[in-house]
Formats: sequence, structure tokens, C-alpha cells
Amino acid sequence: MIVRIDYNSDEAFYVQLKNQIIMGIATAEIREGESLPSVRDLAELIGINMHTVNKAYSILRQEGYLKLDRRKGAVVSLNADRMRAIEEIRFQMKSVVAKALCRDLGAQDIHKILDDVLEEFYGVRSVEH
Amino acid sequence: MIVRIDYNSDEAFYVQLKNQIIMGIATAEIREGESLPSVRDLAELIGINMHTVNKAYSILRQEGYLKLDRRKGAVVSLNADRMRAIEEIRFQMKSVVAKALCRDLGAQDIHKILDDVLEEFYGVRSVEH
DNA sequence: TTACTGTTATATTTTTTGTATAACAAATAT
DNA sequence: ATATTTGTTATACAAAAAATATAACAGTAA
Repeated sequence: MIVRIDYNSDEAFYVQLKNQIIMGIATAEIREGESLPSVRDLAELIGINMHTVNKAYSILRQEGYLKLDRRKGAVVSLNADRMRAIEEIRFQMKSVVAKALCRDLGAQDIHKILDDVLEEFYGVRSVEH
Repeated sequence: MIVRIDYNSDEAFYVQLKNQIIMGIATAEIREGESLPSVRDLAELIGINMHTVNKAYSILRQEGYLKLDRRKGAVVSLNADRMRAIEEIRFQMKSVVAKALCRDLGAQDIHKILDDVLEEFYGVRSVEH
């Protein structure tokens, strides 16, 4: 699992980390049941504070991506409220579509972009989800 | 143009405002050449500070959604670098797709969501873009 | 003139973010 | 049993971002 923090980004460290872990789960780099590095290890690995990693992990648990266990550490466990998750996805999709429409992209154009991104993901994924 | 600030959101006021204006342009509630309320008016209308509105307007200009004119105020003017805009759209689309894949949504499911959102937009739009 | 535009400057307060040090309880390993 | 490692919590602090407040300027329009 490759994690890279962009110090020049306008996104907070914990947000970048959170999103990259979601990417890792989506691409099956990290699979359900597997553990992530401990908060201390990952913090030292990427050169940030322990509590920043802990914040990302906590939010990922709250949003239903992880299960935090003292025994095994942070384990991928996708048991979120699926309805709530899809609502959030719709909300974000709406934002993307709005920007696309502003640039005079049509429905076909946006579907094409979605297909490109999907292909990018499927190409990376080692096993079907 | 309806603008609504969610005080409980984790998004900054100026980000919420920025996104809602983009939505307004996408749905053609505000059309190219039309003016938005002045920074002072909009600030008072939604109950936030003038500078917060000004920040949203400035960023929207920088990202190529508005043209700011002392005469006419903030005018919708979509003359952004299209390549750059589409890159940004792809980046955000990638984030959406990642979350969707984590919830075991397939390509068809995501295309369906996209279609729903598009229909929502087209339904609202008074004239073709 | 008078009033309105975006814009800039300055200052202050509040919130968020990131870091630092420390400790606790549960589980694991040696 | 001892030592180590887990997530977790608490506290404190510094830095940055966000939001507000007041004021002023230059261009425009009625």
C-alpha cells in the first residue's frame, strides 16, 4: 500500500490519507479482513504525527470502511449503512456533473469519463471485487 | 437563485457557496452573461460576512466560472482552460468511483447513478445548455 | 452628488489542523 | 511474568485556515 502525502495540497493530511485508503480498498490493494499498519507505524512511515493517522482511521471507521480492533489493529470491514453511503456518492456525483455541464460536456462525454476511470480501476484491480 | 448554507457541514462557507453557484450555472438557473447578487447583498441575504462571499466569487473567477466587473458585478462567463477543468473533473470522478467500488457497486450501478443525476439536472434545466 | 460595484487593507476572533507527551486497558509475544 | 504492541483518550501547544469587523479606495451609474 503506497501512501503519499502532498504537502502542497489544500487538502488536510488526514483527508488525503483517508481518500488514499479508500482508493486502496477500491483497487483491492487492501482487501476485506486485512489489516492496515498501526497508527504509529504508518505515522512514522509517511512522516506525520500519530494522531493525524488516528483521525483518518477513526473517520474511516465512522464512515464504515474499517473496523478497529486492539488485537488486529485497523481491519478493512465494509459494513456501513449502504443507503447512506450511496446517498453520499450521489451527492458527490452531482457535484462532478455540475462542473462538467458548466464546461459544456454532454451526457455522453461524462459517461465516457466515467468509463475511462472505471477502466483505470479495473485495470489495476488484481481480483474482481 | 437559492443559496443555503449548512452551518453543521464540514465544508467551509465559501466552499458551499462556490459549489452551489456552480450548480446554479449547471442547471442554467444563472446563465452566461447574467449577474449574481453583489457581495454585500448576497452576504446579507444568507447571513454571512461580505469577505466570505468575496472569497467564493474570487475563486470562481480564478477557476473560470465568473468574470468580475465593477459595472455589472459578478457575471457568469465560462472561459476557463477546458483541459484543466476536465482533469479536475476526472480527479473528482475517480474519488466517487472509488467510494462506489468499496460499496460493491458495479460499473452498471455507477452509470445508473450518473444517469439519475443527469436526469435530475436535465429536468431542472429550462433550456438546453 | 449619491449610491453602488469589486477590491484591498488591517485587525481580531474562532475553528481547524498538526504536533508533542503521556498514560490506560486489552491483547500478544517472548 | 515481563515486555511490547494495539487502539484510545487526555492534555497542551503552535500554526494555519476560516470567518468576521471596520474602513477605505476607485470606477461606474442613476
